[in-house]
Amino acid sequence: MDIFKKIGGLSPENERILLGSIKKKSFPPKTILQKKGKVSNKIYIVERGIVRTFYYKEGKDITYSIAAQNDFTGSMSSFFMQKPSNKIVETIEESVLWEFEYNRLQSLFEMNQELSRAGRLFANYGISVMEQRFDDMMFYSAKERYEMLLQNRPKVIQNVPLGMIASYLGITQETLSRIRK
Amino acid sequence: MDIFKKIGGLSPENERILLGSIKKKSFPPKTILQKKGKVSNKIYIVERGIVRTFYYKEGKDITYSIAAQNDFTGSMSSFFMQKPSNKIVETIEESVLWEFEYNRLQSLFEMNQELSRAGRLFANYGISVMEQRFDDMMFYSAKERYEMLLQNRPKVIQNVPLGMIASYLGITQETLSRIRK
DNA sequence: CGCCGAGTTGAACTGAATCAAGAAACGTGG
DNA sequence: CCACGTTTCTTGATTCAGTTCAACTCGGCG
Repeated sequence: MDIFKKIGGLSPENERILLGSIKKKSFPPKTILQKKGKVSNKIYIVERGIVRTFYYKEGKDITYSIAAQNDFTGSMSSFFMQKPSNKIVETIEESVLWEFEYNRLQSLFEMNQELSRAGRLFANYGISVMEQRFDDMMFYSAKERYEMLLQNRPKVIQNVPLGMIASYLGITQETLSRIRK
Repeated sequence: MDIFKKIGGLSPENERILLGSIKKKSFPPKTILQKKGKVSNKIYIVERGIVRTFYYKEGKDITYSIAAQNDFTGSMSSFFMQKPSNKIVETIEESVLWEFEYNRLQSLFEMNQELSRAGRLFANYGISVMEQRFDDMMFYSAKERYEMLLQNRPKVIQNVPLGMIASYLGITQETLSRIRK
Protein backbone atom coordinates (compact mmCIF):
# COMPACT_ATOMS: atom_id res chain seq x y z
CA MET A 1 0.00 0.00 0.00
CA ASP A 2 1.25 3.43 -0.98
CA ILE A 3 0.45 4.89 2.35
CA PHE A 4 3.31 3.32 4.19
CA LYS A 5 5.73 5.14 1.95
CA LYS A 6 4.66 8.34 3.61
CA ILE A 7 5.90 7.22 6.96
CA GLY A 8 9.41 6.41 5.99
CA GLY A 9 9.33 2.82 4.84
CA LEU A 10 9.11 -0.50 6.57
CA SER A 11 11.14 -3.59 5.81
CA PRO A 12 9.23 -6.01 3.58
CA GLU A 13 8.98 -8.37 6.54
CA ASN A 14 7.38 -5.77 8.80
CA GLU A 15 5.15 -4.47 6.08
CA ARG A 16 3.88 -8.03 5.76
CA ILE A 17 3.29 -8.26 9.51
CA LEU A 18 1.41 -4.98 9.55
CA LEU A 19 -0.70 -5.84 6.54
CA GLY A 20 -1.44 -9.20 8.13
CA SER A 21 -2.95 -7.56 11.16
CA ILE A 22 -5.33 -5.13 9.50
CA LYS A 23 -8.63 -6.07 7.91
CA LYS A 24 -10.25 -4.98 4.70
CA LYS A 25 -13.97 -4.43 5.15
CA SER A 26 -16.84 -3.16 3.09
CA PHE A 27 -19.54 -0.88 4.48
CA PRO A 28 -22.86 0.30 3.01
CA PRO A 29 -23.66 4.02 2.75
CA LYS A 30 -24.49 5.82 6.00
CA THR A 31 -22.83 3.26 8.22
CA ILE A 32 -21.86 4.76 11.56
CA LEU A 33 -18.23 3.77 12.19
CA GLN A 34 -17.84 5.79 15.35
CA LYS A 35 -20.45 7.08 17.77
CA LYS A 36 -20.16 10.27 19.73
CA GLY A 37 -19.18 9.65 23.36
CA LYS A 38 -17.63 6.25 22.72
CA VAL A 39 -13.92 5.52 22.89
CA SER A 40 -12.67 4.73 19.42
CA ASN A 41 -10.92 1.43 18.99
CA LYS A 42 -10.62 1.55 15.23
CA ILE A 43 -9.12 3.79 12.62
CA TYR A 44 -9.21 3.30 8.89
CA ILE A 45 -7.57 3.86 5.57
CA VAL A 46 -9.98 4.40 2.71
CA GLU A 47 -9.46 2.12 -0.25
CA ARG A 48 -12.67 3.11 -1.98
CA GLY A 49 -15.62 5.34 -1.08
CA ILE A 50 -15.96 8.40 1.15
CA VAL A 51 -16.09 8.72 4.92
CA ARG A 52 -17.15 11.85 6.76
CA THR A 53 -16.43 12.92 10.33
CA PHE A 54 -18.66 15.55 11.91
CA TYR A 55 -20.21 16.92 15.05
CA TYR A 56 -23.49 18.51 15.94
CA LYS A 57 -23.63 22.16 16.85
CA GLU A 58 -26.97 23.69 17.71
CA GLY A 59 -28.88 21.10 15.77
CA LYS A 60 -26.82 21.39 12.61
CA ASP A 61 -24.05 19.03 11.70
CA ILE A 62 -20.61 20.42 11.02
CA THR A 63 -18.18 18.46 8.89
CA TYR A 64 -14.79 18.00 10.48
CA SER A 65 -13.14 15.88 7.82
CA ILE A 66 -13.85 14.13 4.56
CA ALA A 67 -11.71 11.13 3.70
CA ALA A 68 -11.43 9.60 0.24
CA GLN A 69 -9.04 7.14 -1.35
CA ASN A 70 -5.79 6.62 0.55
CA ASP A 71 -6.79 8.97 3.35
CA PHE A 72 -6.70 7.99 6.98
CA THR A 73 -9.91 8.45 8.88
CA GLY A 74 -11.62 7.75 12.18
CA SER A 75 -11.62 9.63 15.43
CA MET A 76 -7.85 9.97 15.74
CA SER A 77 -7.52 11.66 19.08
CA SER A 78 -10.09 9.35 20.63
CA PHE A 79 -8.21 6.38 19.24
CA PHE A 80 -4.74 7.44 20.27
CA MET A 81 -5.64 8.82 23.66
CA GLN A 82 -8.39 6.27 24.35
CA LYS A 83 -10.81 8.93 25.45
CA PRO A 84 -14.44 9.43 24.36
CA SER A 85 -14.90 10.86 20.91
CA ASN A 86 -16.69 14.17 20.43
CA LYS A 87 -17.33 13.32 16.79
CA ILE A 88 -19.30 10.93 14.68
CA VAL A 89 -17.74 9.03 11.79
CA GLU A 90 -19.97 7.83 8.99
CA THR A 91 -19.66 6.47 5.45
CA ILE A 92 -21.22 8.66 2.81
CA GLU A 93 -21.26 6.09 0.06
CA GLU A 94 -20.49 2.39 -0.10
CA SER A 95 -16.90 2.15 1.07
CA VAL A 96 -14.04 -0.33 1.32
CA LEU A 97 -11.79 0.38 4.28
CA TRP A 98 -8.69 -1.07 5.88
CA GLU A 99 -9.34 -1.36 9.58
CA PHE A 100 -6.72 -0.93 12.30
CA GLU A 101 -7.81 -2.26 15.65
CA TYR A 102 -6.43 -0.57 18.76
CA ASN A 103 -5.35 -3.53 20.89
CA ARG A 104 -3.88 -5.33 17.95
CA LEU A 105 -1.87 -2.28 16.96
CA GLN A 106 -0.65 -1.78 20.51
CA SER A 107 0.58 -5.33 20.80
CA LEU A 108 2.40 -4.94 17.51
CA PHE A 109 4.07 -1.84 18.88
CA GLU A 110 5.06 -3.61 22.08
CA MET A 111 6.44 -6.60 20.26
CA ASN A 112 8.15 -5.03 17.33
CA GLN A 113 10.52 -2.14 17.61
CA GLU A 114 10.56 -1.14 13.97
CA LEU A 115 6.78 -0.97 13.90
CA SER A 116 6.77 1.10 17.06
CA ARG A 117 9.21 3.46 15.40
CA ALA A 118 6.97 3.62 12.34
CA GLY A 119 4.09 4.43 14.66
CA ARG A 120 6.07 7.32 16.05
CA LEU A 121 6.92 8.63 12.59
CA PHE A 122 3.34 8.23 11.51
CA ALA A 123 2.14 10.29 14.46
CA ASN A 124 4.71 12.95 13.59
CA TYR A 125 3.35 12.97 10.08
CA GLY A 126 -0.14 13.29 11.55
CA ILE A 127 0.90 16.38 13.48
CA SER A 128 2.25 17.89 10.31
CA VAL A 129 -0.97 17.17 8.41
CA MET A 130 -3.03 18.79 11.14
CA GLU A 131 -0.82 21.82 11.29
CA GLN A 132 -1.12 22.20 7.53
CA ARG A 133 -4.87 21.99 7.78
CA PHE A 134 -4.85 24.64 10.48
CA ASP A 135 -2.60 26.88 8.40
CA ASP A 136 -4.92 26.55 5.41
CA MET A 137 -7.84 27.52 7.61
CA MET A 138 -6.13 30.68 8.87
CA PHE A 139 -4.45 31.64 5.64
CA TYR A 140 -6.95 31.12 2.91
CA SER A 141 -10.51 32.32 2.42
CA ALA A 142 -13.38 29.88 2.08
CA LYS A 143 -13.37 30.55 -1.64
CA GLU A 144 -9.69 29.76 -1.99
CA ARG A 145 -10.08 26.61 0.04
CA TYR A 146 -12.98 25.55 -2.15
CA GLU A 147 -10.79 25.99 -5.19
CA MET A 148 -8.03 23.96 -3.57
CA LEU A 149 -10.53 21.22 -2.87
CA LEU A 150 -11.72 21.34 -6.45
CA GLN A 151 -8.15 21.14 -7.66
CA ASN A 152 -6.84 18.44 -5.34
CA ARG A 153 -9.85 16.35 -4.52
CA PRO A 154 -12.43 16.56 -7.30
CA LYS A 155 -13.98 13.25 -6.24
CA VAL A 156 -15.01 14.81 -2.94
CA ILE A 157 -16.69 17.75 -4.65
CA GLN A 158 -18.56 15.44 -7.00
CA ASN A 159 -19.82 12.94 -4.46
CA VAL A 160 -20.43 14.86 -1.26
CA PRO A 161 -23.56 17.01 -0.79
CA LEU A 162 -22.92 20.73 -0.91
CA GLY A 163 -24.00 21.40 2.66
CA MET A 164 -21.43 19.00 4.03
CA ILE A 165 -18.67 20.63 2.04
CA ALA A 166 -19.84 24.08 3.08
CA SER A 167 -19.62 23.29 6.79
CA TYR A 168 -16.21 21.74 6.18
CA LEU A 169 -15.12 25.08 4.73
CA GLY A 170 -16.73 26.97 7.58
CA ILE A 171 -19.46 28.68 5.56
CA THR A 172 -23.14 28.12 4.84
CA GLN A 173 -24.52 26.13 1.98
CA GLU A 174 -25.99 29.26 0.39
CA THR A 175 -22.66 31.03 0.36
CA LEU A 176 -20.91 28.04 -1.20
CA SER A 177 -23.61 27.82 -3.83
CA ARG A 178 -22.89 31.46 -4.70
CA ILE A 179 -19.14 30.97 -4.68
CA ARG A 180 -19.26 28.31 -7.25
CA LYS A 181 -20.77 30.25 -10.07
CA MET B 1 9.28 17.98 35.13
CA ASP B 2 5.50 17.76 35.18
CA ILE B 3 5.32 17.56 31.47
CA PHE B 4 6.52 14.01 31.21
CA LYS B 5 3.57 12.86 33.27
CA LYS B 6 1.36 13.76 30.35
CA ILE B 7 3.01 11.27 28.08
CA GLY B 8 2.53 8.24 30.22
CA GLY B 9 5.52 8.14 32.49
CA LEU B 10 9.13 7.23 32.04
CA SER B 11 11.22 5.12 34.37
CA PRO B 12 13.36 7.27 36.68
CA GLU B 13 16.41 6.06 34.80
CA ASN B 14 15.08 7.15 31.42
CA GLU B 15 13.72 10.38 32.76
CA ARG B 16 17.26 11.09 33.94
CA ILE B 17 18.67 10.26 30.51
CA LEU B 18 16.15 12.53 28.80
CA LEU B 19 16.68 15.40 31.19
CA GLY B 20 20.43 14.96 30.74
CA SER B 21 20.17 15.54 27.04
CA ILE B 22 18.12 18.72 26.99
CA LYS B 23 19.44 22.16 27.81
CA LYS B 24 17.98 24.97 29.84
CA LYS B 25 18.61 28.32 28.20
CA SER B 26 17.65 31.91 28.80
CA PHE B 27 16.65 34.30 26.02
CA PRO B 28 16.08 38.07 26.00
CA PRO B 29 12.80 39.52 24.70
CA LYS B 30 12.25 39.45 20.93
CA THR B 31 14.77 36.70 20.31
CA ILE B 32 14.05 34.87 17.06
CA LEU B 33 14.17 31.15 17.85
CA GLN B 34 13.07 30.02 14.43
CA LYS B 35 13.24 31.76 11.08
CA LYS B 36 10.79 31.32 8.29
CA GLY B 37 12.09 29.05 5.52
CA LYS B 38 14.62 27.27 7.74
CA VAL B 39 14.33 23.69 8.88
CA SER B 40 13.75 23.63 12.60
CA ASN B 41 16.19 21.60 14.63
CA LYS B 42 14.97 22.68 18.04
CA ILE B 43 11.77 22.59 20.00
CA TYR B 44 11.22 23.93 23.49
CA ILE B 45 9.33 23.67 26.71
CA VAL B 46 8.70 26.99 28.40
CA GLU B 47 9.83 27.18 32.00
CA ARG B 48 9.32 30.92 32.31
CA GLY B 49 8.32 33.68 29.91
CA ILE B 50 6.23 33.72 26.74
CA VAL B 51 6.99 32.57 23.21
CA ARG B 52 4.92 33.41 20.19
CA THR B 53 4.72 31.67 16.82
CA PHE B 54 3.34 33.60 13.86
CA TYR B 55 3.36 34.15 10.14
CA TYR B 56 3.03 37.13 7.88
CA LYS B 57 -0.02 37.54 5.74
CA GLU B 58 -0.31 40.59 3.52
CA GLY B 59 2.09 42.58 5.63
CA LYS B 60 0.38 41.86 8.92
CA ASP B 61 1.55 39.23 11.34
CA ILE B 62 -0.86 36.54 12.39
CA THR B 63 -0.29 34.73 15.68
CA TYR B 64 -0.37 30.97 15.34
CA SER B 65 0.40 30.02 18.92
CA ILE B 66 1.30 31.53 22.25
CA ALA B 67 3.25 29.37 24.68
CA ALA B 68 3.63 30.08 28.39
CA GLN B 69 4.81 28.03 31.34
CA ASN B 70 4.92 24.25 30.72
CA ASP B 71 3.79 24.58 27.12
CA PHE B 72 5.67 23.07 24.24
CA THR B 73 6.65 25.42 21.49
CA GLY B 74 8.67 25.71 18.30
CA SER B 75 7.84 24.88 14.74
CA MET B 76 6.59 21.36 15.40
CA SER B 77 5.88 20.14 11.93
CA SER B 78 9.14 21.61 10.63
CA PHE B 79 10.97 19.85 13.44
CA PHE B 80 9.33 16.47 13.13
CA MET B 81 9.25 16.33 9.36
CA GLN B 82 12.54 18.20 8.86
CA LYS B 83 11.03 20.48 6.28
CA PRO B 84 11.26 24.29 6.06
CA SER B 85 9.12 26.17 8.51
CA ASN B 86 6.44 28.54 7.29
CA LYS B 87 6.39 30.27 10.63
CA ILE B 88 8.54 32.45 12.82
CA VAL B 89 9.06 31.71 16.51
CA GLU B 90 10.01 34.57 18.82
CA THR B 91 10.20 35.29 22.54
CA ILE B 92 7.86 38.04 23.69
CA GLU B 93 9.49 38.61 27.05
CA GLU B 94 12.63 37.34 28.69
CA SER B 95 12.20 33.56 28.74
CA VAL B 96 13.77 30.44 30.17
CA LEU B 97 13.34 27.44 27.90
CA TRP B 98 14.27 23.77 27.85
CA GLU B 99 15.74 23.02 24.47
CA PHE B 100 15.37 19.71 22.61
CA GLU B 101 17.82 19.31 19.78
CA TYR B 102 16.77 17.23 16.80
CA ASN B 103 19.78 15.00 16.25
CA ARG B 104 20.22 14.38 19.90
CA LEU B 105 16.60 13.39 20.30
CA GLN B 106 16.79 11.10 17.28
CA SER B 107 19.81 9.28 18.61
CA LEU B 108 18.06 8.83 21.94
CA PHE B 109 15.13 7.30 20.10
CA GLU B 110 17.37 4.98 18.12
CA MET B 111 19.27 3.84 21.19
CA ASN B 112 16.56 3.56 23.76
CA GLN B 113 13.34 1.74 23.14
CA GLU B 114 11.40 3.15 26.05
CA LEU B 115 12.22 6.69 25.00
CA SER B 116 11.21 5.92 21.44
CA ARG B 117 7.93 4.64 22.79
CA ALA B 118 7.51 7.81 24.85
CA GLY B 119 8.20 9.77 21.67
CA ARG B 120 5.38 7.94 19.98
CA LEU B 121 2.99 8.59 22.85
CA PHE B 122 4.02 12.20 22.96
CA ALA B 123 3.27 12.61 19.26
CA ASN B 124 -0.12 10.98 19.83
CA TYR B 125 -0.74 13.48 22.57
CA GLY B 126 0.31 16.22 20.16
CA ILE B 127 -2.28 15.10 17.64
CA SER B 128 -4.90 15.23 20.33
CA VAL B 129 -3.88 18.75 21.36
CA MET B 130 -4.03 19.96 17.78
CA GLU B 131 -7.40 18.35 17.20
CA GLN B 132 -8.72 20.04 20.33
CA ARG B 133 -7.42 23.36 19.14
CA PHE B 134 -9.12 22.84 15.80
CA ASP B 135 -12.38 21.87 17.48
CA ASP B 136 -12.27 25.02 19.59
CA MET B 137 -11.74 27.08 16.47
CA MET B 138 -14.76 25.57 14.71
CA PHE B 139 -17.01 25.30 17.72
CA TYR B 140 -16.62 28.51 19.65
CA SER B 141 -16.90 32.16 18.67
CA ALA B 142 -14.00 34.55 19.06
CA LYS B 143 -15.68 35.94 22.15
CA GLU B 144 -16.05 32.53 23.76
CA ARG B 145 -12.45 31.70 22.95
CA TYR B 146 -11.31 34.94 24.49
CA GLU B 147 -13.17 34.04 27.65
CA MET B 148 -11.59 30.60 27.68
CA LEU B 149 -8.19 32.23 27.33
CA LEU B 150 -9.00 34.60 30.17
CA GLN B 151 -10.10 31.69 32.32
CA ASN B 152 -7.34 29.23 31.54
CA ARG B 153 -4.35 31.39 30.71
CA PRO B 154 -4.61 34.77 32.42
CA LYS B 155 -0.86 35.27 32.21
CA VAL B 156 -1.09 35.33 28.42
CA ILE B 157 -3.82 37.96 28.46
CA GLN B 158 -1.84 40.12 30.85
CA ASN B 159 1.50 39.99 29.12
CA VAL B 160 0.81 39.78 25.41
CA PRO B 161 -0.13 42.87 23.37
CA LEU B 162 -3.77 42.97 22.36
CA GLY B 163 -3.11 42.82 18.63
CA MET B 164 -1.23 39.55 18.94
CA ILE B 165 -4.04 37.96 20.92
CA ALA B 166 -6.61 39.28 18.45
CA SER B 167 -4.93 37.65 15.46
CA TYR B 168 -4.59 34.45 17.49
CA LEU B 169 -8.37 34.50 17.92
CA GLY B 170 -8.87 35.33 14.26
CA ILE B 171 -10.26 38.84 14.71
CA THR B 172 -8.95 42.40 14.55
CA GLN B 173 -7.56 44.34 17.46
CA GLU B 174 -10.51 46.74 17.43
CA THR B 175 -13.04 43.95 17.70
CA LEU B 176 -11.17 42.36 20.59
CA SER B 177 -11.01 45.71 22.33
CA ARG B 178 -14.80 45.93 22.05
CA ILE B 179 -15.34 42.37 23.18
CA ARG B 180 -13.57 42.92 26.39
CA LYS B 181 -15.76 45.55 27.87
C1' DC C 1 7.76 68.24 27.75
C1' DG C 2 6.69 65.94 23.71
C1' DC C 3 6.94 61.61 21.55
C1' DC C 4 5.63 56.79 20.88
C1' DG C 5 3.43 52.44 21.26
C1' DA C 6 -0.74 50.40 22.88
C1' DG C 7 -5.44 50.55 23.45
C1' DT C 8 -10.03 52.64 22.73
C1' DT C 9 -13.85 54.66 20.33
C1' DG C 10 -16.80 56.15 16.45
C1' DA C 11 -18.82 55.91 11.75
C1' DA C 12 -19.22 53.92 7.40
C1' DC C 13 -18.92 49.92 4.86
C1' DT C 14 -18.90 44.98 3.50
C1' DG C 15 -19.14 40.09 3.22
C1' DA C 16 -21.52 36.41 4.99
C1' DA C 17 -25.57 34.58 7.70
C1' DT C 18 -30.26 34.17 7.91
C1' DC C 19 -34.80 33.63 6.32
C1' DA C 20 -37.80 32.28 2.79
C1' DA C 21 -39.21 30.41 -1.44
C1' DG C 22 -38.79 27.83 -5.41
C1' DA C 23 -36.31 24.65 -8.90
C1' DA C 24 -33.91 20.51 -9.86
C1' DA C 25 -32.43 15.88 -8.99
C1' DC C 26 -33.12 11.53 -6.96
C1' DG C 27 -35.07 7.19 -5.60
C1' DT C 28 -38.73 4.40 -4.00
C1' DG C 29 -42.97 2.17 -4.20
C1' DG C 30 -47.01 1.48 -6.68
C1' DC D 1 -41.92 3.26 -15.82
C1' DC D 2 -44.24 6.88 -13.88
C1' DA D 3 -45.64 9.77 -9.86
C1' DC D 4 -44.78 11.51 -5.66
C1' DG D 5 -42.08 12.83 -1.85
C1' DT D 6 -37.69 13.91 -0.14
C1' DT D 7 -33.40 15.77 -0.49
C1' DT D 8 -30.27 18.92 -2.65
C1' DC D 9 -29.30 23.12 -4.73
C1' DT D 10 -30.19 27.89 -6.20
C1' DT D 11 -31.74 32.53 -5.83
C1' DG D 12 -33.38 36.82 -3.66
C1' DA D 13 -34.09 40.14 0.22
C1' DT D 14 -32.80 41.44 4.61
C1' DT D 15 -30.00 41.66 8.65
C1' DC D 16 -25.96 41.65 11.26
C1' DA D 17 -21.31 40.98 12.96
C1' DG D 18 -16.92 42.32 12.09
C1' DT D 19 -13.60 45.07 9.19
C1' DT D 20 -11.68 49.25 7.88
C1' DC D 21 -10.24 53.74 8.47
C1' DA D 22 -9.46 57.55 11.21
C1' DA D 23 -9.16 60.10 15.26
C1' DC D 24 -8.32 60.23 19.92
C1' DT D 25 -6.72 58.77 24.88
C1' DC D 26 -3.53 57.10 28.02
C1' DG D 27 0.81 56.04 30.28
C1' DG D 28 5.63 55.59 30.17
C1' DC D 29 10.15 57.37 29.04
C1' DG D 30 13.87 59.76 26.76
